[in-house]
Amino acid sequence: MKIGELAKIAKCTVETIRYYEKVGLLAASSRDNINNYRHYNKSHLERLTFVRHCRALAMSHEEILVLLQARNQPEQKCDSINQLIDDHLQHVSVRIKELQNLEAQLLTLRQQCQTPTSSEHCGILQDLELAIDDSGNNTKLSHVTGSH
Amino acid sequence: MKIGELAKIAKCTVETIRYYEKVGLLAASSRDNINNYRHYNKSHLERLTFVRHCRALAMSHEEILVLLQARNQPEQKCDSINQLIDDHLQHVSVRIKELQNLEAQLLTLRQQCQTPTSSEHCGILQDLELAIDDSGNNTKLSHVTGSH
DNA sequence: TAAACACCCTGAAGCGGCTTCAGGGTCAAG
DNA sequence: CTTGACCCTGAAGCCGCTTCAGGGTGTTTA
Repeated sequence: MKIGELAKIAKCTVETIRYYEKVGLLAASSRDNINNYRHYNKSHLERLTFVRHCRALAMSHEEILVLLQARNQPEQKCDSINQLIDDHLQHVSVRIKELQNLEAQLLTLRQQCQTPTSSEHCGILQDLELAIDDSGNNTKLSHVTGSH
Repeated sequence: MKIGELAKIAKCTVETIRYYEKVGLLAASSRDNINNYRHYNKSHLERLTFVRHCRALAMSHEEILVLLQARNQPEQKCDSINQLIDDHLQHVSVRIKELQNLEAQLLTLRQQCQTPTSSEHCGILQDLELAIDDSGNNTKLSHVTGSH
């Protein structure tokens, strides 16, 4: 099948597929001799599905490469896979907690201005001027990212 | 004060300050005639604190610019500020829900392999091969991002 | 048969919010 | 006069794509 068809089945864009090939998440496909179009088969689809599935779980390319490698070495033990998923779960739950903190702070902030007034006296702006004392808590958000 | 001192007080790096100046979150400071070093005063510090505070709340530069503008027009009504915070809160809570979904899926996945075996029979890898049927739910993560 | 349109190709640049690097200049202390 | 802490600039790198510029191919329709 051609790239457009693969993209449709895998529910991603043609560009994403070409990108995955470039960065090695997908093996380079065979090419049509005449027009140089890429041609894919079932195993490409399976691998792409695997990758997309991992991405839907917010795994990084690095993490996915580890899983792909494990997939290619069926005789090995799968402890490392479990470890990877556990670590990833850890990332996600840390991120959730951070965002919940953020949400609480934002709610507090929002309550500083219940009755809209002039910016000059807006409690929100006033609050943002002052540093909240989270001394040492150098609020860096961790690495499970999102896209728009 | 010089940039290093400002960075220390504002708890960010020197590079971040220079970057903020470049993208317009911070006004360009005055410079020392002799050595071209940047020189900051209290109002720079206040503005930087404001910006860092907004960033700690995961606001985008675009959002922060809106707030900075409001800060500079004290006579205007602050409805737009409230709206911005409300919208931002909305982003954050959407993101939290997405991540909680993710967490649930990862937990389910993790349970496919309670007793480590060979990769060949690892339930996790097997599950990742199959597309979870979230038909149409084209799991894109929304835009409140995090860093490492 | 030609034009229109859908699909394919490549390489480079853009996104956000920084961080890092390369390659320098400045300044105070010993 | 050298060491080391600080300052400067501009460009590139990070991630996971998306978008753009500029073109070729292949099928359908007027």
